[in-house]
Amino acid sequence: MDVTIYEVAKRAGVSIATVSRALRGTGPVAARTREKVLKAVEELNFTPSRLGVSLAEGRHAANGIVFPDLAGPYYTEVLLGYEEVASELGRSVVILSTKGRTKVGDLVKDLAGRVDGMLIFGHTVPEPLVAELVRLGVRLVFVSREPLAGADTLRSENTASARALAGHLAGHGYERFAFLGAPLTSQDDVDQRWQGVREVLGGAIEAVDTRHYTVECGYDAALTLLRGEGRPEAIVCSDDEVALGALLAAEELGLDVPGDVAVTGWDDIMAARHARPALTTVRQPMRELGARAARALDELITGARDTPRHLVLTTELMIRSSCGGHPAAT
Amino acid sequence: MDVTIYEVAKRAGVSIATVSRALRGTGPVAARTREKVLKAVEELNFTPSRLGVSLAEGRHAANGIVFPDLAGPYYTEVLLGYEEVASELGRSVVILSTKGRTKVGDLVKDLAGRVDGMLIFGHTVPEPLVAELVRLGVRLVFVSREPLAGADTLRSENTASARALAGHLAGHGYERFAFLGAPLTSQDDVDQRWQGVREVLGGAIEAVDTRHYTVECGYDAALTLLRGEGRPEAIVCSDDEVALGALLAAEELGLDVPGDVAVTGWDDIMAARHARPALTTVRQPMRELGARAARALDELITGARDTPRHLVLTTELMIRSSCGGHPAAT
DNA sequence: TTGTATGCGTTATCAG
DNA sequence: CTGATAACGCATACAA
Repeated sequence: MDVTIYEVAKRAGVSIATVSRALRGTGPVAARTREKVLKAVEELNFTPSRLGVSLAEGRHAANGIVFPDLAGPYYTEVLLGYEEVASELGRSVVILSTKGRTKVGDLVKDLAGRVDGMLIFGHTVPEPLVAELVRLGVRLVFVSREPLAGADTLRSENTASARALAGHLAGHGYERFAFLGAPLTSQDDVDQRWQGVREVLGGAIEAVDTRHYTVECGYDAALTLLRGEGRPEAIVCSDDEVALGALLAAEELGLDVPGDVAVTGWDDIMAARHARPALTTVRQPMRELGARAARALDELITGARDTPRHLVLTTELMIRSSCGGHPAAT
Repeated sequence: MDVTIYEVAKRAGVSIATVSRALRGTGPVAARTREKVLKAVEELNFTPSRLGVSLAEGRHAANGIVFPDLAGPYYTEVLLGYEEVASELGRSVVILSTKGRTKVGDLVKDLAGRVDGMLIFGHTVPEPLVAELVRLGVRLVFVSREPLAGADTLRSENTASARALAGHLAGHGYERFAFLGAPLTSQDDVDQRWQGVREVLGGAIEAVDTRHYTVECGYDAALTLLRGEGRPEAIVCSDDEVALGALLAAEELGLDVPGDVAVTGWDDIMAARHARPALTTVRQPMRELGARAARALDELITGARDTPRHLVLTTELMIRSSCGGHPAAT
C-alpha cells in the first residue's frame, strides 16, 4: 500500500482526476484513456488509499458495534447478522467490547470517530454519553433497549411472549414457579420477560438473581434453588444458557425434567434443541436483529430516512419437552 | 464530529500548530496558551478527526481480524483476547467474516487498507492472496496455521498433546477407536491432532468426517457411528463441540459414557466442564492466542521487531470422567 | 474528454 | 514559544 494515484497518473500520462474518474466511473473517460489507466493501475498494483478516499468522500464506509461481551451465542449471532449485511452494503465493521473496560466513554468516542454510525447493545453505554452521541449527530441504532429520541431502537417482543409462556406453564397445572435471571435492571429484555410472566403468575413466582447470563451461573443458582425448601415445580429462565445450567443442576440432584421440575429458556440457541430434554423456549430472531440494524443504520447514514424508527420483532414460542405436559417434536 | 482544529485555533486566538501541540504535548506551549486552547477545545467540544490524524500520522491505529465464522467459543475467545489487548494498545479492531462470502480477496484487500496489520485464522484466505499480502508488506500474524515466510504464526501444540491423549486412552485398555472431525484438510490443527493419535493408535483408529465442527454435526456423525457394526470403544473428537454432539448421540441411543463408549474433546470450552459426564479434553489457551497475536502485531507494526516469529503454545490434558478409567475431579 | 486547483483535517518541519 | 506551510491521498467542481 504505497503507490499513490499520482504515480499511476504519471505512468498513464494523464492527470489524477482522470485516473480517479476511470477507476470509479464517475465521469466521461475515453475508452483508450481508460485502458492506459487500467494498465498502469495493474502494473503498479494500485489500490486507492482508504484514508484518502474517506477524507475526500467524507465518510468512513464503516459501522461500529459495541457490546458488553461475546459470551454465548446471542451477541455473536447478532454480530454476524450485522457484519453480513454491512459487508453487503460495502461497509466494514469495527468492534468494541466494554467488558471489564475502564473509560468506556473514551473508547466509544474514539469509535464514533472511525465510523458512520454504530449499533449499541442495550445499556452498554452510560446514558449521559448516549445523549452526547445523539447530540453530536452520530447515527445510532440500539438493539434490545427501550425507545429513545434521536436514535433507532430494535428489539424482540418480550412481554407478550413471556405471558404466553407463563400461560402455557400454568396450563400444565404448576403452582410454584421461580424465575432465574441476572439482576433485573430496569428496561432491558430480561426485565420485560420477568414482568410478563409475573402478570400471569402473580405471587406464584419468585425471582432469583444469577449474577450473569451463563450456564455456570444458572447451574449454581438452580442448585441452591432446587436444594432448598419448597422447590418450585417450574423454573422460567431468563435465557437458554441459564436454562442449560438449570438442566445440569437438576440432573446433578437426580431430579427428572420435566417430571420433578419443568425448565424453560429464552432465545432458542442451537444447544436448546439438542439439550436433554429438549428445551422449551422462546425463539428470538437474533441474526435478523443484527441484519436489520445494519440496514437501518444504512438508511440513516445515506439519508434515505431521517426520522428514528422503533421496531419490535416477533418471537415464537417453541414448546419442547422440558416444560412437561404434552410432549412435542423437537 | 464537525468542528475542526481551525475553529479551535481561531477561538483560542492561536495557530492550528499550537492547538495540535497543546493537545498532544508534542512541543513547547506556554502554560497560559495551553489554557486558552484547552478552554476553546472544551467549549467547542472538539475531537480531532480520526481520518486527519491517521492520514498525517501514516497509521490507522487499527488491527484487522479475518475469521471463517464465529460459531462456537473458539473464534470468539480468540477474538476477545485479541480485542482486549488491541484496545489496551490503543488500537481498534475491524472484523471480517468470510463464511459464505464471495470475493473474499476484495474484502481482505479492503480490510488491509483500513488497518496497520491483521490476524488471519488458519487458511481462511487463499494462499495466493496471502503471498500478495506478504509482498505488499502487510503486517500479518496467522493463528492456527503452519509457519510461513514473511509473517508471524501462532498456534497451540497439537501432535504431542494428541499422542498423550491417545496414550491415556490406550492405557484404559480400549482397542477400537474412532476419530470424529471435519474434513482433514492438510496442515491445520485438526489434521495435526489426527496425526498425533494415529501415531499412537495406528490401525486401531479410523477417521470419520463430520463436515463441520459443530454439536449438530458431531451428533449426526456419532449417531451413525454408534449404530453401526463394530462400535468403537472410544471416540476421540476434533473439538469439544463435536464431542458434546457425540455425548448427546450416546445418550440418545441409551449408551453409557464412558461405560459403553468413551468420548474426548479438544479446547476445553466452558461447556466441557459442565457436560455430563464431564469431558476429558485438551485445554488450549484460546484467549491467550488472541492476546499474543495482538502483541505480536504491535511489535511488527511499531518496528520493535522485524523478523517473523513462530510460536507454539502449550496445552494441558484435562482428564475428566468421559474417558473412563480412574474418575477424576471436574 | 481532460486537466487544474481546491478541499478534507491533521501532524510536523522549519523559520521566526 | 509560536506561526506559516508543506505533506498525507484522494475526489470533484470548474475550466479548458
